[in-house]
Amino acid sequence: MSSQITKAEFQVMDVLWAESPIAAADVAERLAAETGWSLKTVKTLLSRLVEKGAVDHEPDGRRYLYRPKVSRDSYARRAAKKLADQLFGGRAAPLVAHLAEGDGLSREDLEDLEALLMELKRDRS
Amino acid sequence: MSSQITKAEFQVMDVLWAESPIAAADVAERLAAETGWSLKTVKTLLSRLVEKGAVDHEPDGRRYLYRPKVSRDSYARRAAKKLADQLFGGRAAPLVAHLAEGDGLSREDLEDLEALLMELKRDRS
DNA sequence: TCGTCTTGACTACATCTGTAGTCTCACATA
DNA sequence: TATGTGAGACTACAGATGTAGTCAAGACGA
Repeated sequence: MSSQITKAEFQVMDVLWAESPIAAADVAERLAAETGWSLKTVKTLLSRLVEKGAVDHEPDGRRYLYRPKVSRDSYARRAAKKLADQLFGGRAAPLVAHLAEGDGLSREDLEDLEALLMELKRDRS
Repeated sequence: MSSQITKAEFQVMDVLWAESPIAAADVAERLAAETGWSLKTVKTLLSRLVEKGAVDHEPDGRRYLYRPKVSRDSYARRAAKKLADQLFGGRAAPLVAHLAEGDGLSREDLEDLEALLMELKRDRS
């Protein structure tokens, strides 16, 4: 159901996706260098994520351990689809084309894409 | 230098990208069916877009005509790059892979992508 | 046992967004 | 000439978001 995950919340999710279950204090520690957020801020964001149903928390003594309920993959898939829908009428090719024009694609990317395409064609045929 | 364009503002931009220069009343008319927004709402959104530097306005009698300053293409490119950076470490292949998994790619998409890849490889070599 | 530390719960507050409303003024018109 | 109309300017206001602060209670060392 999920109201949108915001930018700040996403950074918290990224920590949870890397390591979980994890306590609020540890999340804050992981984010401190990058964001400068206080523990309070991180706790607020975690609470909001729990409210939104994106994160679960289980008691561990007198604190909570947090764990993502949404996988990074499924979040990524939804986000990619949304972008493609909004900007390119749902078509992936123009999206890739745009990445390419902006020098967003390395030679390695191209090779990966080629391999991926062959695989997809095999699967669909 | 562009604070972000929001969802509502994006819908206004989409009208400007389709037709410009255009007066506020005409933008509102194009959006009315889809959104139900009042003229007031559309004018507010246009003003905010002007403030944000995403749209220019030139006087036309005692009204303004609005025109996008950012092209749809460059906006799309930035958005695609941002998504790729944020979710896939800047790599395009996983992004496409995710679209594919979610049934976001039709056979036609695959063919387009293949053609695009060949073109890109030629250009880079 | 007593302060201290840490934790979650609740509260705060400025800004941004979505969605309008009011004010003022030039112009057309009676 | 008085007035209604439509345009932009300015204002409003609730909900979301970013970023904390305060409070009460359990754990724990002195």
